[in-house]
Amino acid sequence: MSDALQELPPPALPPEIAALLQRLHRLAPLEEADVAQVAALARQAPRETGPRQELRAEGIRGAPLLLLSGWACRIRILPDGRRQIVSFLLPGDIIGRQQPSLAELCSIASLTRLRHVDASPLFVATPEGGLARALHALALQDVAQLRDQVVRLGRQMAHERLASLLLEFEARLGAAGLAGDGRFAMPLTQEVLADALGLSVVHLNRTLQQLRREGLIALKGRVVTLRQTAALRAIADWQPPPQLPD
Amino acid sequence: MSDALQELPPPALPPEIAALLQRLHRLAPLEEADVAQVAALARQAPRETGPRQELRAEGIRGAPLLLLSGWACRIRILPDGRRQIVSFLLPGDIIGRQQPSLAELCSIASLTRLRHVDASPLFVATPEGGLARALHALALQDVAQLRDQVVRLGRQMAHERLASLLLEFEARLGAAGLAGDGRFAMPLTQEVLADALGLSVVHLNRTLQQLRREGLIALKGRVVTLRQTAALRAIADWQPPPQLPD
DNA sequence: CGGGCGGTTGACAAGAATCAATGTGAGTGG
DNA sequence: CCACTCACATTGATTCTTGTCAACCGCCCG
Repeated sequence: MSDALQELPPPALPPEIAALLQRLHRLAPLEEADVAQVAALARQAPRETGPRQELRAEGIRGAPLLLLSGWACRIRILPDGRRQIVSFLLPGDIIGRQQPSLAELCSIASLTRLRHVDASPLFVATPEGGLARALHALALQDVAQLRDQVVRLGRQMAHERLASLLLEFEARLGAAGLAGDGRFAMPLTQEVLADALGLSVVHLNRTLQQLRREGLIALKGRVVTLRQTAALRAIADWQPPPQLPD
Repeated sequence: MSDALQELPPPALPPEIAALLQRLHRLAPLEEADVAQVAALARQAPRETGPRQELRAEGIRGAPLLLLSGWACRIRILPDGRRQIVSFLLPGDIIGRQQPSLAELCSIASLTRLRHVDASPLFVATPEGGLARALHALALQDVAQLRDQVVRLGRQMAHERLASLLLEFEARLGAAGLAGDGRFAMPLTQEVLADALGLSVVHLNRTLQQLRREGLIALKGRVVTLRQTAALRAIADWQPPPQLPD
């Protein structure tokens, strides 16, 4: 990949940046200047972080990052070792957009190897542009996902929680161009899933098997296939986040 | 209350607005123009809403409101009737600041009689002022509270959840000038508390009694007294949100 | 080959839900 | 003033979902 090619926004953009552009454009129409601002991220050499690293300790702020590949999470650990994964950070997501006001009890940890670039160029002084609106909509999606997580943990059974989370993964990865037709790679151990869903590993394992036995999902290696999306949605009372068409 | 007096921001401000000013000022220093902008809210005649009303149906947007008195909540109801209260809205909070992008599965409902004014004057075109920073910090607090809720529901026992929520109430009401010394009014039925904590009413009742029996809290009428704040904090792994001093 | 991690399984315990009944207190109408 | 009602709180008995403990398997990798 030569630098010369990447000077031109539309052609020869790395797929991750192109997917981000698509996604932002669907949230709020971007103008040319906005597109250029996003495309400029492609000029950065991606940085890498190994798996199981703490990206942000509790209450530490840093520059926002655009996650190009790999999965991360916000996690909180109780004094006796219980762990709760609060939210997942997937490729195409922006990490640490909103700096923790002062002390934030959650830390951010990588679950796999990550590739990321500095996202702060997106946030420089665009009071009312399409980009600002799109980034704001992105933040609202994050909050909506948090609310879904609350409902899952508060009032749903184990199999409903799992179905709901898998549907969320499929939708989010689909928006980033990493899932289609109900299939996606999920590089998580069952322990991580359990910590996200508020279940024990053992029970999560049995719940996974239940969904498989019922033909609702399939699981080969780390690839998930949602076999009956409609049934899963009914179980989880989940619906995809609305988007502008095309 | 004559209108003439309320023209002057600093003196004769209704206590609710004064408390909001205090709270915002602690989040980010306000300048005179900011103070005036907030104080202008006092010129509105408060509107009222009865208890158990739906303020915002799912996915409907409206003007942001400043809640002067009364309690409300964001709630999601599953098809089979299970209900989860996602977050509480307390006096001094701003409701519906971030309009739901399109469809929002949560609706907002009043739990008591409410008094509120239109808060949209706060959001007019202040790109980089102290008020904008303070309002942003307020939004971050909301998200932090959502994360706490996730941890409660995902990884804490019933008595830990309850302790955590009561501590949050005390802190938030304290910031609004409605709690001091661990005492505050909590106009909620046990059913509402149960729906917030992901518990059954029966179990919540027993959990309340457990905390009372252990001398950690007291409950007379609808007034809660936190008798051993330190112990409660240890149980709930809860700590107050950091603020600028004074 | 050994070791460890992740996944799977069974037996059992425990937290929490459900069902059902009773208590209590504030209104309300006769 | 007193039954009556209604909403809310409380209690006991029982069921069920989920957690815990422990063992075992399969597999990758040094």
